[in-house]
Amino acid sequence: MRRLPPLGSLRAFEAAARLESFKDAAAELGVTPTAISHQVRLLEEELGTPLFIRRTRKVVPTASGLDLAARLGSAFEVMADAVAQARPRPGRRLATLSATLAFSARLLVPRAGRFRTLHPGWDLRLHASDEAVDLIAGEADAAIRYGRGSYPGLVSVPLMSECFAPVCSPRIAPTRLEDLRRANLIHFDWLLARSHNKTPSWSDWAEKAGLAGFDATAGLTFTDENSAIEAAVAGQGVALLSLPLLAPELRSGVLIQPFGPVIEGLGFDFVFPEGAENRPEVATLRDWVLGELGPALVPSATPSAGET
Amino acid sequence: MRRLPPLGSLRAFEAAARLESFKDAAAELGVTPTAISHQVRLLEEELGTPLFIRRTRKVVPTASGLDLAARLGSAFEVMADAVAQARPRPGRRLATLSATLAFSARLLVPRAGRFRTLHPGWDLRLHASDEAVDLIAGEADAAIRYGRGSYPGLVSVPLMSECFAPVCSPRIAPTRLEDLRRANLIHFDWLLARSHNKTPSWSDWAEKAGLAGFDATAGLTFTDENSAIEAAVAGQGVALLSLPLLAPELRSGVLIQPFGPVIEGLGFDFVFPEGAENRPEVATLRDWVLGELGPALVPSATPSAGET
DNA sequence: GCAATGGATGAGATGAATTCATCCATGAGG
DNA sequence: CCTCATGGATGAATTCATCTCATCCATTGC
Repeated sequence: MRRLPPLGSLRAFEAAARLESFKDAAAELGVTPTAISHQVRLLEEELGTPLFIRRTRKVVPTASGLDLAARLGSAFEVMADAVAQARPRPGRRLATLSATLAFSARLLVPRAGRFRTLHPGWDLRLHASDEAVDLIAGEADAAIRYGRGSYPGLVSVPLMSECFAPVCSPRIAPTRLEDLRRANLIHFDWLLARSHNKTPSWSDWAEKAGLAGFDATAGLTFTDENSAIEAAVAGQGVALLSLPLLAPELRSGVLIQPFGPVIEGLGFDFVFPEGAENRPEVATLRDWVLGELGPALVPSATPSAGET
Repeated sequence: MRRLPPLGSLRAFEAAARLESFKDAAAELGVTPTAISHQVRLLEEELGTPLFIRRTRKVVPTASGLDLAARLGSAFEVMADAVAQARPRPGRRLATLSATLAFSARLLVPRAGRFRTLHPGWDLRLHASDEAVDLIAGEADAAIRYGRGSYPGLVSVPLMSECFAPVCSPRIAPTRLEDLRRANLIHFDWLLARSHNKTPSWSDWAEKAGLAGFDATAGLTFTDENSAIEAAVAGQGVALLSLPLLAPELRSGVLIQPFGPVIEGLGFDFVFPEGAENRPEVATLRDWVLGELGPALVPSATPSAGET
């Protein structure tokens, strides 16, 4: 548990240190200078160290005080921003969409600009987390889920199907299947991140590819999909990754899919609570997401080089 | 001025959201669950938006609540760290040294490890700021100042003299003085950062080098010395920079000094308040700084390549 | 169906934070 | 050199925000 001095004394101190004046700090906080003086003394006693050198007509922070004030200042800054964000802005509506970290970073963030033009007057909050939020409880208005497409209590609209294939930087591209035996493999620990859904591993893939005696264990392992992607782009090895999520990289050529086979995964669905179909938040998000990522709008899986 | 809800309600809310339970939050903060309930309600009214969906036996944050709680959580984290830092640790002593951003980053931080071995039991605080602190008031125990070496009320011990010369990445090294006419110049806006001391500019240098009709205005300008150094390392051009501060880069060869002349600057001094010579903080810092950076311990200015 | 759990609510108690009245030190102005 | 104005310190009094208490309610597990 966190041990903190009275918060009021921290705020009083921060203002006093920033303004180098109890009087001004008092004005800023709307109290009398006496209050600041008491609060600062309280904090100094609590911490057991002086925070100010008292000089006539002004007050100078000590080394510790200077440091503390700077850090507290940024903490209050963060708080003020957070609170301002949480406070509903009149005339603006907010829609919250939840998705996994990778999906959000890869497919939603790059399209967020379109949301603004599509729905002026609306603000978009992307809640990127690999833990599923409780849509029925209202933790978000809608979400993008990976799975079989049936979620109790939720309506799901299919978006795209997931598929996995080997990808790597063109700089290190193996040209034949056999080359893979000597390649560095990049593993993404799917299981951890996406709960119970089955994970396509390199051994699954080797089996499908008919590669006998393939050592599918060596290499780098990541628990964060974005890191695995970055490693692949950096030429650290060959990764077995989601093709839909890599559309931009495959299109620009920083990653290529040297050969098959492709493993079919489950699907991505746009989901929202039953009975919420007419809520404006849901309609707005649905509009945007289906318009941007609906079926056939994301390049499907076709090998970009090589045989088989 | 920052407008914030009562801080207590923010803390209560953050704990409740993190633990998804008013009861647990109450236990963490050492109050009754009722208190949390009241504080959260207060905050919700103040913000004008619900932060929790109340369900039986637990309480689930809304989308806004989730977001707010995460931000508040990190703000409290920062505060707790700051306070823990400010609280004097028994048996440990703290010495605070102030220096400019660039001096600190270039010459002090890399040598901070030695401080620990030299003075076990002491903690070092480096206060890096381009604004001079008030040593007499006690804002720091000692400082490193750039100037003529005489500071009223302070004792100064000369450390090294400053000098400036053209430096650049070996990849783009001009070999003759004349090449400089076509080179990209990197300017560092000394005046802004180091108060009233005179600034060695490219035109000062051109004059000393006897380059007539030299256009000393083109190029990149930085107000932060470290950025200027980074730009030079990145091969963005030729910079007129401090040689003592670039000792590591010059030694490793990522930067070279293609030719002279060298402009002599003022000096760096280790300074502390008069009468403080026997304070243990001052003695400790003096010991370290003079041992590491005393005269002749930093490579002096010698061209590393090329002619005059 | 009943007890246990966890939260909501309103009134009242408590004590932390603010103010008031006063004092002190310094520096500016005459 | 004296006086005044400024800004902070201090302790007692007071206010008001926060907490607790007593009670109630809804849900869930047995």
